[in-house]
Formats: sequence, structure tokens, C-alpha cells
Amino acid sequence: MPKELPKVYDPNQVEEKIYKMWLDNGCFRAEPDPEKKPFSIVMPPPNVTGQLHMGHAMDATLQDILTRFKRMQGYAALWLPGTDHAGIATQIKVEEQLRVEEGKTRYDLGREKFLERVWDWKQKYGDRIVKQQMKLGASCDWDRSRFTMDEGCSKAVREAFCELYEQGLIYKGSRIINWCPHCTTALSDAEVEYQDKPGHLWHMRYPLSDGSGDMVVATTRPETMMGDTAVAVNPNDQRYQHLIGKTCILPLMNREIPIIADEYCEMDFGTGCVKMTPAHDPNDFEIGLRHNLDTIRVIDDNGRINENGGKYQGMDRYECREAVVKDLQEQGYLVKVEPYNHNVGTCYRCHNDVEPLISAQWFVKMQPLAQKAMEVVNNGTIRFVPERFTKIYTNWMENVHDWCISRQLWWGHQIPAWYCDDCGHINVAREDPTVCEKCGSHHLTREEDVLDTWFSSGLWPFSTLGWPDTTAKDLQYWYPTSVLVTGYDIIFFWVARMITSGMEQMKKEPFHTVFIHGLVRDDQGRKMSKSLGNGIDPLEMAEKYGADALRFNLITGNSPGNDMRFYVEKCEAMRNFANKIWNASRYVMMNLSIEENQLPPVNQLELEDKWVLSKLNRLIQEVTNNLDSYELGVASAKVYDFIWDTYCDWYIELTKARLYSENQESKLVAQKVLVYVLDQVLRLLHPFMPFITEEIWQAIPHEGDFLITSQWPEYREEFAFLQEESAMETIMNAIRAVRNRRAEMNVPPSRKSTLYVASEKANIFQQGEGFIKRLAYSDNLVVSADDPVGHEEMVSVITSDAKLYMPLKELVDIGKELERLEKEKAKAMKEAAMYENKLRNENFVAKAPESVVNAERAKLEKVQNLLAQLEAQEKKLKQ
RNA sequence: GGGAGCAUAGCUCAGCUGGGAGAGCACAUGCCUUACAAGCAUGGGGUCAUAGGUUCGAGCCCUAUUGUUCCCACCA
Repeated sequence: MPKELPKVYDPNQVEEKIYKMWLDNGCFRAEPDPEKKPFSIVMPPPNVTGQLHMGHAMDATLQDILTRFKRMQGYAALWLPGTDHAGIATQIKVEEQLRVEEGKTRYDLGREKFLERVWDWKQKYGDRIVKQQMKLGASCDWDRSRFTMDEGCSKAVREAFCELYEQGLIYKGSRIINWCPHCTTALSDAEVEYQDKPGHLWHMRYPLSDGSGDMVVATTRPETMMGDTAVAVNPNDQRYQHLIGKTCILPLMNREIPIIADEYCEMDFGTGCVKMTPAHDPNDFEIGLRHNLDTIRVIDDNGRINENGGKYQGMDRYECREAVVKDLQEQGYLVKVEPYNHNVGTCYRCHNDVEPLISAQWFVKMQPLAQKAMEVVNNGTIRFVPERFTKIYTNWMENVHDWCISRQLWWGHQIPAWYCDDCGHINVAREDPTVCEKCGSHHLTREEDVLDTWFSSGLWPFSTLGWPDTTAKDLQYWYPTSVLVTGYDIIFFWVARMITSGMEQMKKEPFHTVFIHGLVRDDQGRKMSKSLGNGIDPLEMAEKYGADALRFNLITGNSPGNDMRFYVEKCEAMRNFANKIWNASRYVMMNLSIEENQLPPVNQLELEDKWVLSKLNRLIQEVTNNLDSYELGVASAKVYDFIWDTYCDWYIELTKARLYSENQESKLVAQKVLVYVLDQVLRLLHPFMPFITEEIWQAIPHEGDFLITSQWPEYREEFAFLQEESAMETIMNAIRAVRNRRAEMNVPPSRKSTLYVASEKANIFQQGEGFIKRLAYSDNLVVSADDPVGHEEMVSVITSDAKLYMPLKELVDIGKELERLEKEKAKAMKEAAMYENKLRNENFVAKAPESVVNAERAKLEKVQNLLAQLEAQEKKLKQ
């Protein structure tokens, strides 16, 4: 940083340069170091195909802050980055491209060729999001970057699958699963989003086989009726008792189906009769098992009616619904239609309605795994921040169902199972088998399905550190990781699975703390989404206002776990803050004549120096505590306030008199303190605003190479100058009072006046003479214990510690003056009464801690002082 | 049906273990004061949703109520 600096900070000139410097010098690299304490965060891997959005930006910023903080505290701090292959999302993208550009489907290419295309795509776009993270200042150890489908992670997936299979925790079975007809794959429960959608409840008549009448069933999904294999009623339902065991005729299909009794049926919902479609409804499926019902699947993988659907075969499910209703009506089977809202499951990727259907899939038995995963949270080994998410987690774990892990996709980890064409045995193996382990046959066919993306993500905390090689150095040093940072929206998808996998594969929790953040919303509180077009591009913000400003915006003034609204104006405010620091540094640099950053001995420090050091000292303590307890927003706000208010608005102003004076000694001390405080505060700010702090730090006298790798400030007992703080407070109050008074009277700053200070604490004011004049727009300061001669004719202002007079004769208006005094008196009296009341309360004095009581006494004394002064002044004026 | 969050200044939100009601933006007034007009100074503005309770003391803890957002759940 040259001494001639532009007045306006330009992040674009700085950020890229600084980032390159860090990279070139290996500042992000972490090595296992027995001398140091380990700290590690594994990054939630963004989708390879993804673009950085505000959520990522916030997530990354939080992790970067924690990592930088710990790095500066001397930990071997590893932030391990990577990307996720994101099965469905990626495959859809490449298929889309194929369709648009070549008019082909993946089947035209075949599995192998198609996968080549996806890898090409990954090669081409995979580092886009990485570059974007770098723009934000992410201090990841990029050399350790991983991908969920790289060799190591794939090996981990295979090992984990085999281990679970061998223990019987993975099985294949035919069950009702959630099927997305658009993505043509099975989904897990977590991947289904339920939405309340307006629909209808169709009441339809099923005639009894013996012709003795009919029963009316109600359904929201008439298109599934071709798959009905029974009608169920509640066994206690008096209305239908006589029908149990009989049969009825399925309209349109003319098929005879039994009437069964099952507790599941609610008597007071609909008609009390429920059509049973075991192939397309999870409840009906369960009931079907109990009653040995047939299972007739009528909807195919693409959401069309299959050969079991009679005349409706080939129709789309919605088209079929209309046709069925129309036919029912025409044939007199439709009794009535009611509007009805119901919960429809939709695919979390494409948002099309999910079709529950029976299908052979692979599952993980969750309950045995959930036990340990809950225990480790319940006993505090893993802590959620904020704590309330613990309950959300355990609630889910308690009710967890088996996890459907197979996906009918091509992009992903192909399930390591081979079916024997001869004996049907399923061979699951770590190495590709050539013979069936049961019958020795060579005719093996590999399972086509791939695994749920979250299966590999679940292994992320240890697969990235070297597992399944349990002796890997990184794994031994950094596992369990320290903190996991992620949004509450993927607690079930990801956090839960990492904990179960960690406990199962590693026999140890994957992290100690789960730090949960909220969503970034738009300025109206809506989710940012592509379809709404309300997303704000973080890179655009970084470009315009600087990555530092964006980062600061994202974490300041919001609390953990809560959603935040994104305001562009706030970015602007934060950019202004960066500019403020820039200019403060310019001031320091312009007046600097020293090459070293060394604090002068305490006996050379002046009042304001001790004051600022004491304030800084407290700031260090508080910010460190806040960061330790994940209160990042509070921490950053405190640094902001200190820099703007304490350092810039006060301390810098306080030093001006000295820096522009001829007193070389005092000047030098001021310079040293200015640089020292700046250095310290840059350290505190660095995790939040890494670029500008490094840029400035490089320019000021410093030891060491980089701010990023320098020491975090420490609290120093010897810098707690409480008396000086209080003395400065006295002076500052007086200065504020004078400014206030002048503002009231519209006296411009250019009009200087003599300032008389009458105070018992005259010595304090004498110490501040140098700067009081400057800050109180005075050209002459006279301090004494008594009122000056002729003070009756002067403008006066009174604080609890001093009376201040300004000979601005023509501005004195006795009437107004008295009015003002009256007002101030009233205020002071009210305040005094409040304290007196409090102190008169015996219970308060007896039960409140002594320090609190003393503080109240001090406040009372102060107000009483003020009151006395005000009264004296009033008396004089009235004479 | 179950669970959680939120309700504080005109707007958006902080307020960590109970003792001072705060910030940014907006607003008003005056200032280019040799770091900064992306700035400086000064000011106005709040029954901390409502009603009870605990406590010497409540924005904060407890109970209930109202409004609001979200998550989970197999009522066709």
C-alpha cells in the first residue's frame, strides 16, 4: 500500500491480488501437526453442476470465519472442500443438454457413452462453483479437494455398502416407494415434499355382487381404481357389519373384489368405506399384507396407465383420472364430488407429483442405526447450535423409516451387487465378482441401479479424510471433525445420515458441533428461487460492493438458525464500512513516521491512549467469547462498532491535536498506539473481512508475513485501565453536551469560542486539553474548579461532572435558557426518583448483588450532582 | 394431528448467563472540521403482541391467549 492512496477503497483492485498471494504462499494449507491442536470443517459439498447462490455464500462465509479464527488461534485448521456428483440434478442437466442440442435421449447413447458425457460435463463445469467460492475468500485447503465420485470416495461407498449388507442392514425388497415419473426413479421419504393442493373427493358406488345394494367409497385418486383389490370398512362400523366377507363389483373393470374389515378405516371420514389399492398406496399396501390381498399395479414408470388398466392403458395418470370420472358419471356410479384439499407428495428436484407405487428397491434398515445416532446427540457428544434443532433431529430419528437408497439413474455409484442368472443369488462384493459365490455360475448380471447421492454424502466427513484406510494420517488427526456448518433444510438429508454413517463405519461421531444457519431470503421474505427470478447473485454483489462487504452483510445482525432477508442497501452500508476502515488506515499511514509496530511503555501513554487500549482489550475478550460460542453476528457487530465509533469517531479525532502538534514525543506515542490498535482490530476483523484487512495490514508496520496466518489478539490484564475509561467518559460527556448545545443554537463549527470548564474534576479536563478544544470547537480552554468571571452572561451547559460556559453573548436568551434548564431538571429529577425508589427498597439492597446496588448508588449520585448544578444555575439566572 | 420459530423504532433486525432498550436504513437540522460527503455533528421516534405469574428487579424465565411463518405426520 503506497502512501498516496485513493480516497475510495476499490475491492476489485485488491481481492484477486490478495487471494492469489494467499494461494501462492500456501496460506490455506493444513498439515497434521502434533504441536498444534486440530481443527477441521468439511465443507458441505455443493453440486458440481451448481452455481453459487446466496445460501452457499452464507454457508461458506460462516465456515471461513470459523476456520480463519481458529487458524489465527494457532490450530492446525483444515477446511476441506469438495463437490457432490448430485445424481438426479446432474443427470437431468446433461439429458436436457442432449435433448436440446442433439435431440437424443440417454437411451440413444447407452449407459457407457452417456456417462462419458456426464464426466465431460463435470470436467467442463465442475470447477465453476469452486472458482466462485474463491471469489468470496474461502480459505479452503484446495489441495485436499474431493469429489463424491472420485476414486477414494467411491471406494468408501463400496466399503460402507458391503459392511452394511454383510450385517443385514441393507436389503432388497418390494415395497411401496415414492416414484417420480418425471425423473423416472425411486426417491427416499426425505426427497418428497408435501404440498397442500386443492383436489376433489369423489364418492363412487361399488355394487354388491349379490345385487343386494351397493356401497359408496370416497377417493381422491379415482385413476387408481383399476388397481383396487378390495374395499375395507372398520370392523366396528355398524353400518357395514353385514357386508364383511362379501364381495362387490369394481365398476368399469367388472371385477369382483372382497369386502374386508380393518381398524385402519375411520368411521367418520368420507363414507367409512375405503377402496384398497395396495400397489399405489402405502396404507393399502400394509392392509393388503394383513389380508393377503392381490397387488395390481396400474401406473407405469412414466406415470401412464399400464396393461392392467383396461381401456385406459396408455393414458397419462391425469388424463386417466378425467376419463375414469367421466365414465363413472355416465354409467351412474358417481354419487357426488366434493372439493377437498389434500397433501400431495412432490419430487424435491422437479416438483412433479410423486407416485407411490410398489417396486423392488434397496433399503437401509434405519432403526438399529438410529439408536446410536440418537444416543450420541442425547448425551451431548454432538451438540446442535442453536440447541432447538436437537429436537427436530431426534424427533425425526425416532420415527425414521427404512431408507430407500436405490435410484434408477445412471449417474452415481452403481450398486455393487451381481445377480446370478442361474441360482438367483445376490452377490455383493468389494471386488467385482466373476463367479456366483453360491453356485459358482459365471453368469452374473450387475445391478443397474445407482445409490442415492446422500449415501455418499453421508460418508463425507471420513471418506474425504482417507477412509476406508483407517490408518490415514489425516483421518487420525482430524476425525472427528470439529464443526459442521449447514442449513436447517438439510438436517434430514445429510446431517442425520452423516451421524448414522459415522457411528456405524467409524464407531465415532463425525463432528462435535452442528452449527445450523437459516435461509437467505429476498427483501420481501420469499425464498430465492429460479422460478421466481428473485435470486440475487452473490458474485454480482461481490463485484459491485466487494466480497468483504457481502460477507459482512451476510453475517452481521442476524442470529444463528434464523432466516435473513437480503437487502442490497445493506451491502452498500457494509461497503461504506470497508471504506471507513480504508480511510482510517490512510490517516494512520499519512501520519506515520515509525517503521515498527511497538507499543510505548505504559508511563508514556496519555489518557486517551489508555482509554482506547482498555476498550480494545474488552473488545478482544468479548469477540473471542462470541466466536467461541458461535455468535458470529454479535461478534462482527462489536468489531464494527469499535472501529467506527470508538476508533474512528473518537480515538482518531482525539489524536489529531497531537499528530498535528510539535510535541514529537507525544506525537510518536500517538502514532504507535494508532498503529497498534489498528493492527489488533484488523486481526479481529480479518475472519469477517479477509481481503481489506490483509491489504491494509500488509502496508502497516508488522511482524510476520501475512495477517491470515498471524496471531489472534489476546486479552491483557495490564490493559484494563478502568479509571482512564471513566475519566474519558466524563470528558466525552462534556464534549457531547457542548456540541449538543451549539447545535441547538445553530452555531456553525467554524465559529470557535472560548470554553470555560468549571469542575471538581478539573485535573481530568486538564489532561484532555489538547483534544477538548478541537472536539468542542473551542479556540481557548480555561479549566478551573470555579465558575469563570462573567459566566452569567455566557451560554452554559451542565453535565453531572462539570459546568461548561461559552461566551457567545448574543446567543444568550435568559428566558429560553430557563426553559431548557427546567426541562433538564425535570428529567434529572425523574431519574433520581427512580434510583431512590430502587435503593429505598430493602429487598433490593439485601438481595441484589452488591455490584448492582453500587452501580445504582453511583448513578443516583451522578444524577443528584447534575440536579444540584442545574438548580444552582437556575438560581443564578433568575437573579 | 404433532413439533418448532417469530411478534422490540417508519422498514429490516440484534439484544449472549434476568439489572443501560440498541444497530443499519429511513427521517429532521447544521456542517466540504487538512482520513473518509461511501463522510462529520446533533436530534426526533418504542406500553419490547396481549393477560397473568415467578423475582428485590422481566424484552429476556413460567402459564395462557392472539397473530404469523415453517417443519414433521399414512385419514382414503
